[in-house]
Amino acid sequence: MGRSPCCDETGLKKGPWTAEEDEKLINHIQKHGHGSWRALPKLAGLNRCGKSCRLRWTNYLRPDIKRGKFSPEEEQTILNLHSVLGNKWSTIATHLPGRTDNEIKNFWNTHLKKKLIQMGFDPMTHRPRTDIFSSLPHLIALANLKDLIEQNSWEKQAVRLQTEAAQVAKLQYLQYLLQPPTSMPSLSNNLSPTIQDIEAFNNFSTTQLETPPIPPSLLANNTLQAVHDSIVPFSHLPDLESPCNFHQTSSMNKQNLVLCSQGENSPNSQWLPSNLSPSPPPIIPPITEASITINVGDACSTSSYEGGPSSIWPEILLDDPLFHEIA
DNA sequence: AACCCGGTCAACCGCTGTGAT
DNA sequence: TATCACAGCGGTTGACCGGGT
Repeated sequence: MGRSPCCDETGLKKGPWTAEEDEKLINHIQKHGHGSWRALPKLAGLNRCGKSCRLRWTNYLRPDIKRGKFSPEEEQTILNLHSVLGNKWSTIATHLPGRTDNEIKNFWNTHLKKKLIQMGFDPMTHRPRTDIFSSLPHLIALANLKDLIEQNSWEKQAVRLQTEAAQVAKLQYLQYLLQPPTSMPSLSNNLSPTIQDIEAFNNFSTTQLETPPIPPSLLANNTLQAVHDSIVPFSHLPDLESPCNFHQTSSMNKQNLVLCSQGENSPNSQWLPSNLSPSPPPIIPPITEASITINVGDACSTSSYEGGPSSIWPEILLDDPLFHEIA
């Protein structure tokens, strides 16, 4: 049996506080401290419950409260802390002097959460949403791609697919930015995209086919492990010394896509949903062992290319822990 | 001018954790 | 150990406001 709420008592005022009530509360706390919140209203001459008084004081009247817009630094702090702590608003508030948990919670719900969702991130996990392809209208069109491929020319489809690939690459770029280090990260390691990242994302035109540059850290280690769960923009493949390795991209992790290439190092490579391909798509030139790749976490790739020996898959990929996790 | 709609945020509600008895 | 009182937390609500039609 729970206790009855303190505000159940009849006659106690609810709703917005008046200036007069604020003044009474401030005066009382400045003179006597808040003491027992339950006892405070009577002592202060307020017709409110203690809980309402405490909330009014801690969320609004406290002298050390900072009001006004959140700075980019505060915004970044909230993003970082939320990626680690989740909805622990009071804990997050302890890292933002002058900000209340209520204020941070409101800011999250009205700004940051929406921003992440619009970018295709799960606001709870801070990772790309696994249902991204059903949630983004422009990618819903992929569901009808098979019919379109049968009806239209390859050239038209190539344009469409490359556009989709550009969209995907954008998402992947941010996915890369989200990747935490394998060791337990410190908060300064940017568990979430930075404000600059978000701005860069927004500035990256959805129509251009060129993908963002590969981060130098990845270029320095062009192995599968190095690009694991990262972005390997297709347009950069020809520029790499060992492009084969980068064909083994795992960047479409868990999104049920198979990366197909028209030929080794081909800059005209395309993205295709694996569910369109019970066998290699007929409209695509024969896929060589060197150019085919299965994305880490792709749950259905094995059957997508039935008849294809699993040995064509890069050994390193099969050894990937994440692959085994899905398999 | 009137209405609608979405965003914002202060305030409330219900639950949990904790300390006292 | 069980119970109670209280503070605090997080989710939700609803009043208010500004922009659009």
